[in-house]
Amino acid sequence: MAIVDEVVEGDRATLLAPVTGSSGSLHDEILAGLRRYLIEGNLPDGARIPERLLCETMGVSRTPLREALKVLASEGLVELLPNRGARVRAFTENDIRELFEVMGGLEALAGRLACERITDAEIAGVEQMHYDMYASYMRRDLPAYFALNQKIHLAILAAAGNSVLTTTYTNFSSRLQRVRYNANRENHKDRWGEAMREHEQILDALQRRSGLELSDILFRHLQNKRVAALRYLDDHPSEVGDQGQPA
Amino acid sequence: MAIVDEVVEGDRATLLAPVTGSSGSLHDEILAGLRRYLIEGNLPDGARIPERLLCETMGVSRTPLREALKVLASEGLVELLPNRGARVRAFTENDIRELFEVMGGLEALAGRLACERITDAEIAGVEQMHYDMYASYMRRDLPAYFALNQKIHLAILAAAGNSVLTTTYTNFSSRLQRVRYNANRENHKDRWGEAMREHEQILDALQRRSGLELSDILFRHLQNKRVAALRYLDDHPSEVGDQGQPA
DNA sequence: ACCGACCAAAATGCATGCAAAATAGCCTCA
DNA sequence: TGAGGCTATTTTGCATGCATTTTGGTCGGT
Repeated sequence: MAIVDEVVEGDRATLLAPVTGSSGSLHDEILAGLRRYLIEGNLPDGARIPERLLCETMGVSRTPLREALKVLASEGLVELLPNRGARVRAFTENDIRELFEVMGGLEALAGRLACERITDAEIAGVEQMHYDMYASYMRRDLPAYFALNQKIHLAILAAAGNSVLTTTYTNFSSRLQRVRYNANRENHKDRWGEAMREHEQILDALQRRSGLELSDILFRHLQNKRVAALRYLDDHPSEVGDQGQPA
Repeated sequence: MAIVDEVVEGDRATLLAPVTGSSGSLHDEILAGLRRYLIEGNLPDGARIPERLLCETMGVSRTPLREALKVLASEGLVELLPNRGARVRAFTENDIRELFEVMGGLEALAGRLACERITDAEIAGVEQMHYDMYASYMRRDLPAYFALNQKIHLAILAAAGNSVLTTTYTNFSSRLQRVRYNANRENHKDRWGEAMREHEQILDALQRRSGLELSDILFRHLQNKRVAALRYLDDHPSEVGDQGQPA
């Protein structure tokens, strides 16, 4: 029942480490630690987060912890019920749709800006990653494929040269990460060939620096990911948690 | 020197009201009040925000106030220097460019989604606002023009049917509001005819429900606004505050 | 046995207190 | 006169304490 006992997947689960106190303010360390802990999906949707327990686990007092919770609430990772404490935010299907749509809009923007600013060397880098990713695809090496996939998207994001965009994108990406961890693995296989073809188009538009095209492809790419993710959630309704009221 | 004395424009300035205590948590009221106060541009860029003073002004203790400041920092409205308190965040020209770019991306997304979901009745509403706005343009009634302009953009945003998008857009819009308050007024006159023509295209694409076109027009519309705003800031460098270190 | 009221235990919201860091003022000295 | 260092004051960061609200459990009534 305690937070540290909720660890489910042994492998990726990282304990909610006590704050080191080595550097920076307590508030920042708590914020970063809690955020990482939540993003990694160590707590099921809707789980209560009692202050007292967290205080003991992290070895700090309630004041900085409460500050961190307010920030996490404003980031959309937890929700605060008045006089009733913090809960892990549970995303509905509609929330997930909205998040994917916004992520798609941000990727589209990144693609558009990247086409205006990317250097030939950076394009060459993306090409290299793309071919490596294709090789992973042919090898059916899903983990390598995922890693390169993410690197490509991040490279486009970086080439856009907009730190506000990067921050915002990362923020939304975090919210989806808990869903993605579960949805990506199995599900993507159905869509793998399709996704690979979309990435061919992404590279092509980027090479021609066609911002409008790249923008549109990236947006549709994300929408397809959304459909895949939601289909997975429908088939495996338990995995994201949401152990709401048991019948 | 005190915050309540920094009120500059008499007209739009709203005093930082003491918290009523009528409803909701102190934290939320403080957060909303401070945010509004900052958005309205009542404090110059870079101004220090001493906790003690704010506490006395709003009649609360430091704990909920500090919570609100952390949230405002995560929203990008203030910046917190370790052990040195909170300052009103000063936006560089690069920050403003990035904000306009992201806003443009979000508007483009809103346009795209709106084209998929908007009803005929909603389109009719936008048409009406558009013609009213055109009338304001012909009358050279700038305030009415601005009000309708904003209503149109908000109507498209609402028609997109994505609350995450709405929240995010509103957040960025807040950050720019301080800049916009100053930049819009005079500067827009140069661009007025051009902006009006862009709005003709916006309405046209919306009527044809051409998501790609609307998306592109809205993005360029925002980029043109950015150029105009930055040009204004170059000509009137003092108005946004930034009374950093006096030479 | 089920439902609601009542009471104890715990949790939240906020205020206050204390130590550490930063700032400002002052004095000394070149 | 101006620069540098020392001290007093202020300010921040965090911990703790208290009042209020919620929660869990028990008891009495139907």
